[in-house]
Amino acid sequence: MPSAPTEGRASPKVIPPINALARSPRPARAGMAKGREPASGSTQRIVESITAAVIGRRLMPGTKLSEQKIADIFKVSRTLVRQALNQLSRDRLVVLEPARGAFVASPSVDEARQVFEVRQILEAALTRRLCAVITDAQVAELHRHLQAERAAVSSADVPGRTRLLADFHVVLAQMLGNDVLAQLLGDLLTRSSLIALMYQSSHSAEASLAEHVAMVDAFERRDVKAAVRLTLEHLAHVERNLHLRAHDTDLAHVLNPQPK
Amino acid sequence: MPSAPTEGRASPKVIPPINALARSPRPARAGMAKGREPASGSTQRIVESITAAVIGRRLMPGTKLSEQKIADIFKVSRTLVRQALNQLSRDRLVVLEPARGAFVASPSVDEARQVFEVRQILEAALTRRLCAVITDAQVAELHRHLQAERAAVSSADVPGRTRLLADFHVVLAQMLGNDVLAQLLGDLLTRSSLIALMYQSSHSAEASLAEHVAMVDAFERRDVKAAVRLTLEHLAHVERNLHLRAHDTDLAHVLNPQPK
DNA sequence: CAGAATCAAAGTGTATACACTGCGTGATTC
DNA sequence: GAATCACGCAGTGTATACACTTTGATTCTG
Repeated sequence: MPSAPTEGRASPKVIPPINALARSPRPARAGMAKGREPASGSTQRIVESITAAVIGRRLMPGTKLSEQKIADIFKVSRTLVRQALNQLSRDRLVVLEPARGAFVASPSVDEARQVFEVRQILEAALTRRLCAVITDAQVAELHRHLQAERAAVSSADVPGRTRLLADFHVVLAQMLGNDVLAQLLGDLLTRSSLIALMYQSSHSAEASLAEHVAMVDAFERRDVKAAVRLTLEHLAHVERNLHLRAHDTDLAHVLNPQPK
Repeated sequence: MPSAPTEGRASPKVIPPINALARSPRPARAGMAKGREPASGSTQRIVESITAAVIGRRLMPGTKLSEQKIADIFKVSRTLVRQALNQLSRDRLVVLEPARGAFVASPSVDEARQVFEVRQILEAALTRRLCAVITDAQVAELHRHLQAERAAVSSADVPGRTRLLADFHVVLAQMLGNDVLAQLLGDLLTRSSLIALMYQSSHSAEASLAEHVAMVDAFERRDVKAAVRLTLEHLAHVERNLHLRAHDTDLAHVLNPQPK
């Protein structure tokens, strides 16, 4: 198997020590892990490719994901593609319609609101707890992450900066040392990315970056109240800048363009 | 049948036969009415059976889940079994070791603590928010749920009462109208059940029920502070009554005391 | 006799084949 | 001529077949 373990993810520019997402494919047993992960590595590759394509706006919501086509593209059988689609459906990035096929998910307005509500809950608590235990070294790491974000925001690499801006939140979770929380938040952030592109978020990357900077500042001062407030404000800003209106899925509205 | 009567192999530990889950307590009933997901119903049936078997203590952590045996039991091919095992692995109820097979998960002490920490975060916020919007009808529904819990606690139906006691928390989430939160909490509760049985929870069902009653009381009085306090105390009690120490059946962690 | 290499059995990982369902197209009937 | 039914195509759902990895036992060697 010539499957490259380094994965052909295109990140030609800054490659910070930040991990991609809080998604370890395998906890890795003791010892024997030595750059070898042929098992389900192909499936994982497909999952990550489709995920990247979705949040990179190359696959729009509603797009049909034909098993055979994907299988041909990745040069594998439908078996692995089905595994990948099942996994993606579990992550709510894809919806599986019985006997009809897989489609890129189209999160409803309600779902969007719910995702952000849960993020508010989790991230407020995360900020509160992290502020009490964060070390100077971790603050320094956050500064490095902000530096990477600045570089990404300057560039025109939209998918890259989206991912990096989202990673900021996952990094916070990982600093708390709670992998369960980090995983949960990672999933929610992926869904948030899909929601953001679907509802044409107008929240600029610069604004997000500025708010991240303010948050790190609060962390550095160990100002719990300010950190929590900034966290909630940041999420509120992001959500408010979504155009949370009934989307094209409202058939009556689309087919009846004339106002009542 | 000529191949391996299962007893012939080395069985170092007490491993209950997989046949225990041959009969599922609930053979595919709900869900059909809505006509929502008749497809992959077989896979879902397997998932639910194994889930019920795990939290029902018929399948202990570390038990190997052989694909072919499960396939024979459910009279399906390995394909569907693999789908089910994949799904269960995403729910962290089973772990998939590459080229070795699937095993019932053995949550570590750290993972247990993390799960409970996230539950504290989510459920405290849930209680706080629900207290502000709960209706009298919903309070009445909670009372009905408590009644069902009382009946279950009285009976000797351990799996049933475990499920019902956990359902209490999911019902709260559903009352908030946030399906995303409800789903997340549901997953965490399933993991909590596995953790509870693995670490020999000594928290009696009666105590949980009593604490649920107190919580509903606070909800009825719309006493936010008391409700949140009771929620956190409830979770703390449950966690404190776990025997969170390295388990004997745990993997080489005992033999490899050095972390990392 | 102990230890290491080898081989066979069992089981997982992937691919392929087959069956069935939904959907579009075209022919038949009223 | 329009509606309905029949048929065929495309694609998913499931089963089976095959290859490779792991593992336990046997045998060969020091």
